[in-house]
Amino acid sequence: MTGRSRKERDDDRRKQEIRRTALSIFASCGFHGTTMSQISQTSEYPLGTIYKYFSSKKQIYHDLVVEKAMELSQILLNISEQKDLGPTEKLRALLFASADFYMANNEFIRIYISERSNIDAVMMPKLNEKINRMHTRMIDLFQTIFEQGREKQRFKPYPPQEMAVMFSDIVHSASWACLFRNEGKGQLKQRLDMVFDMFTRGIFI
Amino acid sequence: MTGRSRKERDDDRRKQEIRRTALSIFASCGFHGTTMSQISQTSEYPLGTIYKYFSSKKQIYHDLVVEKAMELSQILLNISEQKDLGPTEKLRALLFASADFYMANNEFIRIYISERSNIDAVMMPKLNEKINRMHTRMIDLFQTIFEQGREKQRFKPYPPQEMAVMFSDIVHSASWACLFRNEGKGQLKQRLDMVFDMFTRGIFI
Amino acid sequence: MTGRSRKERDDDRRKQEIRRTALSIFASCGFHGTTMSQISQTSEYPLGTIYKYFSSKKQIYHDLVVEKAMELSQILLNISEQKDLGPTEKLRALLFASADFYMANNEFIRIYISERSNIDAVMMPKLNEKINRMHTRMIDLFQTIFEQGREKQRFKPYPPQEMAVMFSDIVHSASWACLFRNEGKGQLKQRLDMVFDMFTRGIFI
Amino acid sequence: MTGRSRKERDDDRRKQEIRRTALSIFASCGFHGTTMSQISQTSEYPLGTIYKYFSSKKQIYHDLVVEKAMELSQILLNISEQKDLGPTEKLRALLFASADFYMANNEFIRIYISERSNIDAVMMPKLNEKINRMHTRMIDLFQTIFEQGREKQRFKPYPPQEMAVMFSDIVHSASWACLFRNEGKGQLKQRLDMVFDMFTRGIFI
DNA sequence: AATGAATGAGAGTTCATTCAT
DNA sequence: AATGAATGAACTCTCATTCAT
Repeated sequence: MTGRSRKERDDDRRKQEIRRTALSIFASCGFHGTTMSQISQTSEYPLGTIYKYFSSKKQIYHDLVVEKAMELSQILLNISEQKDLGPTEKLRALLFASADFYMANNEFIRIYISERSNIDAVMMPKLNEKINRMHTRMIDLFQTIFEQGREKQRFKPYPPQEMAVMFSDIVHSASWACLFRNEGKGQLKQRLDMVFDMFTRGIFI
Repeated sequence: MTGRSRKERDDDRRKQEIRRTALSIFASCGFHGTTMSQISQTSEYPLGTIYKYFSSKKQIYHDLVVEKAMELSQILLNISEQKDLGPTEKLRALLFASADFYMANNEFIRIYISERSNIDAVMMPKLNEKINRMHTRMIDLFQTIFEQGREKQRFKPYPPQEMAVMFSDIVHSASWACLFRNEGKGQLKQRLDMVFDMFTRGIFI
Repeated sequence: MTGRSRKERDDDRRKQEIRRTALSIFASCGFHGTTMSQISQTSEYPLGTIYKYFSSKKQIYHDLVVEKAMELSQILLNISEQKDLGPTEKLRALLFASADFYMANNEFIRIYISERSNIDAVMMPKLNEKINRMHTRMIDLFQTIFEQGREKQRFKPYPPQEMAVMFSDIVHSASWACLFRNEGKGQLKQRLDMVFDMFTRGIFI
Repeated sequence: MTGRSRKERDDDRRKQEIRRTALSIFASCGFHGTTMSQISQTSEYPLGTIYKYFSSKKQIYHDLVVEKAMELSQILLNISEQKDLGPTEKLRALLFASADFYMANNEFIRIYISERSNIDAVMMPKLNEKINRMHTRMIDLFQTIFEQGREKQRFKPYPPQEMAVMFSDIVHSASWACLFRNEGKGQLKQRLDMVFDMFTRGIFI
């Protein structure tokens, strides 16, 4: 029992395919450097078909960014809700999961970073607001874990929010570094372990 | 005798003024949301004059980003060359100087972050390459300091480059956070002290 | 024996239904503001079916305008052929019948007026020609009556064609005025009586 | 002393030229059948120049219709304010002036009639409203004259507004008939005299 | 030399019509 | 035979750049 008709599945597959193509072009050319015609040609879907699934170029971009961001959010939320992990293990898991996600969606991270700079906020205010809200939620999630760690006397008494913000950017930083150097799986694990260690233990002797 | 004619000095002043105006518009509207006509009207320089100093819109953007990045580079380089500072003091000074610079050039940081995502690499390959090269140089500079710290047994034996990358992103992170919250001078200092502490001492008890 | 199969009757009914729906949409949105998809959805006939009956959007419009114009023509022709009416009675009957028709087909009159302006002559030359021909026939019909009236010494010796043209426009004028003011049946009769009086007796004392 | 710079005069001349070209194309192809590219090619002004003077295709159309309608309004208003004319003379003058105007602006009348059918009211609500308002004002103007005629016992006691509406449509009718038949000046005068006579004295003996 | 009006290529989007199912 | 998803030509409008003045 599929629960959905063939048509619905086809539509989803097509939408997904268009989004994927668009993501890849947006990531390398930017929003403005990408033309609908490019997306049409590369995806091999005619313009009219693309406009059947998305009401505008902005809409594709919006959809695509929000979809990926939601996916990542969900992954991180799941980890943070695991009862059997202590704060430290959770943080480590969050770092690894984020990096994995970015590696698997390497095109998305460029867009995400670009969006986080708020530079097109005027042009796509809704998307910008959404991205900022999601980022805030992610920070809140981290913050909760840092609060738990403090209560359990595992973390130093820095303000949990500051730790959360810093952690969030370190996650980005590490993932970006991995991406940029085109490193393999093994190196990734090693690097992330080290980064986590640096962050938690500091660099002073 | 200045070594430059009045004309040359005038030209430089004008170029500078145009760049400043452009920066401010680029920062709030993005590269594509900014029109040459806007720059002309806001700067009160006629279009023809702007095209006398810059060969294209991209050129202004390029110039402007490179100029600011150079300025920051120079500041950081100066600090790193101060003989009377130990590695820890240097790092602290670099963090404070960077944050100061970003606060003073708050419009630039959005563009810089956006550029660092490589998202317009196809559109402005030269700029992108330049930015990446400058970033690498900055990392190298940090790396040297971390190497000194390690030699002096001040820092743990993490690979200096990893520390440099992480430090660089923490600098951005902290500056961005300050900007985003619109904090005052006093709060800035406090936050940076704490961030530096977190980075150097880690969050584990 | 009907002379037509069930299929033929079905086809006619469907065509009629589509035309009716289309008329209503064309009248409120104009030819260009109306989409085939709108007609399909409102009429609840699939696009393919509509294209089975009509070769194009223009064709529907053409058909529809011609059909209504023919209907009106027929009504006016019937009146003009009634042997028991004198010229004056005929004119009065024509005025009332026209107004009734326009009231009953209020959507059509907008289109008819618009077509009479010849403004889409380039776009739909055949329709335009047809409408003009039908209008000419109507004028001829009126003209005959005015000729009869002149022969019987009822009307002043103005050129019958001029009277016909004027009468035709007065008919439109009166109908349009009724429509525009959204008047009821009673007011309609009253107004038409007065208009007829004005036309026949003039406004001078 | 011209009161205006050469630039201003040039701008006006150009705007006027574009309007003229547009009017001619709109009149033969209708609003939707006309493309900006056509206007550009026919007027020999590049697209960009046209968009310098008019913000959109709708705007050209709007401008053009309103300009001409205002012109006509003004002419009719001037006549109606002439102190030395009695009501009858005024009506006659109005008829002749309108016909003259329509003959001189034969392209405009098609558009005007088309607009009066309200068929694109949804698409250009502002224009439609404006046209209706101007028409109402014109009717009011006529009405005042009919009221004067009644007071002076020159006209029969029909409701002045009804006379005004009828007169207005007769003016159109006569002008249109002249245009349609491509008649010369002499024939025009003759026809208008007769039409005026028919309207004022009626056709009954 | 300085100006800013003029230019037109190229963008996003729509919808009449077709034709595979 | 009946359907309505798929198609892409053609539309309006923008703005970086040029070049006559």
